[in-house]
Amino acid sequence: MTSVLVVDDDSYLLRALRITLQAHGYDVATAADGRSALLAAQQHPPGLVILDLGLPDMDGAAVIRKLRTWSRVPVLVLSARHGSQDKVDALDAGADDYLTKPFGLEELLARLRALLRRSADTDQPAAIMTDAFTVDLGKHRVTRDGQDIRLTPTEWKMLEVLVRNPEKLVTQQQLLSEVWGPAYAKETNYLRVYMAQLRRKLEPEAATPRHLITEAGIGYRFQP
Amino acid sequence: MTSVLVVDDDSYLLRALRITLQAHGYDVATAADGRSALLAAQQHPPGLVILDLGLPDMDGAAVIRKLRTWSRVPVLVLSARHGSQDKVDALDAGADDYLTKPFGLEELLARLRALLRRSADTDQPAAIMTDAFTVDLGKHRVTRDGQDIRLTPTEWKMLEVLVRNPEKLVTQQQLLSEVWGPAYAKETNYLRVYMAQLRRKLEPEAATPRHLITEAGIGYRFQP
DNA sequence: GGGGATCTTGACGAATCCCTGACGCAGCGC
DNA sequence: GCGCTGCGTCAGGGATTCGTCAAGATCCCC
Repeated sequence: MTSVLVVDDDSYLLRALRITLQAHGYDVATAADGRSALLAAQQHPPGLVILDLGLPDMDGAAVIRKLRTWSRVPVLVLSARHGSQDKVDALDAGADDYLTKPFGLEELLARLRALLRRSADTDQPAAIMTDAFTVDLGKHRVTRDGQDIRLTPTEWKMLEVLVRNPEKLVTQQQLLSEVWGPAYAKETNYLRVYMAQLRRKLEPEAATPRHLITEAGIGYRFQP
Repeated sequence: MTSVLVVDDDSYLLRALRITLQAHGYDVATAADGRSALLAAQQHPPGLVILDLGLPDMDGAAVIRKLRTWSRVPVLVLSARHGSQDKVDALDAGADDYLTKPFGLEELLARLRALLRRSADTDQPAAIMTDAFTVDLGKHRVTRDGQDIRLTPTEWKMLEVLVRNPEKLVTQQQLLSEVWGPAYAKETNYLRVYMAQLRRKLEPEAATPRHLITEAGIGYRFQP
């Protein structure tokens, strides 16, 4: 879920944006002035910032410049001012888009999607690490001591399901139906065979697994 | 010098934009309809596209979608229409910004700078190098030991898809649908044939590839 | 229309992977 | 102690998949 930081001193607009954005599946944080906005962005780095220029404590462009000293998060500026110079200032300070009030919510959402699409190119999907091996879901790759580990398609699928649910218990039925299909829900044999292969390839001591843990009678669990 | 492709059927506006952009140090190419715009973008890939929606031959959103099938160049849309739906359509088709006429030149230039600044982050270096060969995506050229390597169109497309996703695993379906089209998702034969040709032309030892790596049962990976 | 490059298609060993059954072991209830 | 269940291990046969080659089919430029 993408997190959006909305910065505006108009509490009414703030609430309206929060509701709309949450309804569209975004995770929303808010701030009412420049100082708290910068603080919030630092403590919980958002995936995107919506920034009103008319803040009580700081100039909008100054907020952007401050933010840009350490973050490249996409910034969409809102403003009541139509003046061309305001737009130029904000954009050159580091903003990515500029929308003048009043604006349509549909347009705001579309511009948001465009910005996020762009930034998704650079954002690396985080790799999950343990002290023994690293799983990079984006690159579809597993490394151990810097060395690539060759996994067969089935091994990978199984590892993927487990890694996507870190620390959570994945039932045997869930694993079987996600890897082999719903029709194989009874073939718990498969799990034992492939789990053993995974452990041989990934665990330092396959006999005493520390990251690929079996919960007897129920399923398996991935421990980062 | 950044090159900008301006697409507009209004020859007056086209000339005005050309003069303004050139005065600001951009290298300008122009096109008057969708078909020639796509052709121009393919033959001389620009660093940015300014696209008027009101083209005589194609729907604007369609032009963007076509372009997006093989290019991620930033697209700034111009339009006389203020309707929110037009903006949403264009942005969701893959545009990065939308400006309604009449617009201030200063604002256009500022938005242009913002887009170029953003794309500078993602732009891959013009040439991707390995210790065996070099791929220049912009110039559409592959060299090895300083010598140009002749690739057939299909070979190039396949190499391009792989090189655009360095280190990432590209699935067979992804490769097939990007090179041959979605209807060919089953023809894994093609991949084997062309991958062999690529390796013969690019790998020092085609028998033990180090840069064009196959992941059995899943796909292929380019290793810089 | 001719000739060359390029793209499809089929076939073949070789390598790899998936499934299967058998066996031993540990934990548990009786 | 004994049977039962669930788990880990192993090895081999059958099925896929891969790399390779070569023969048409097709396209395109002259």
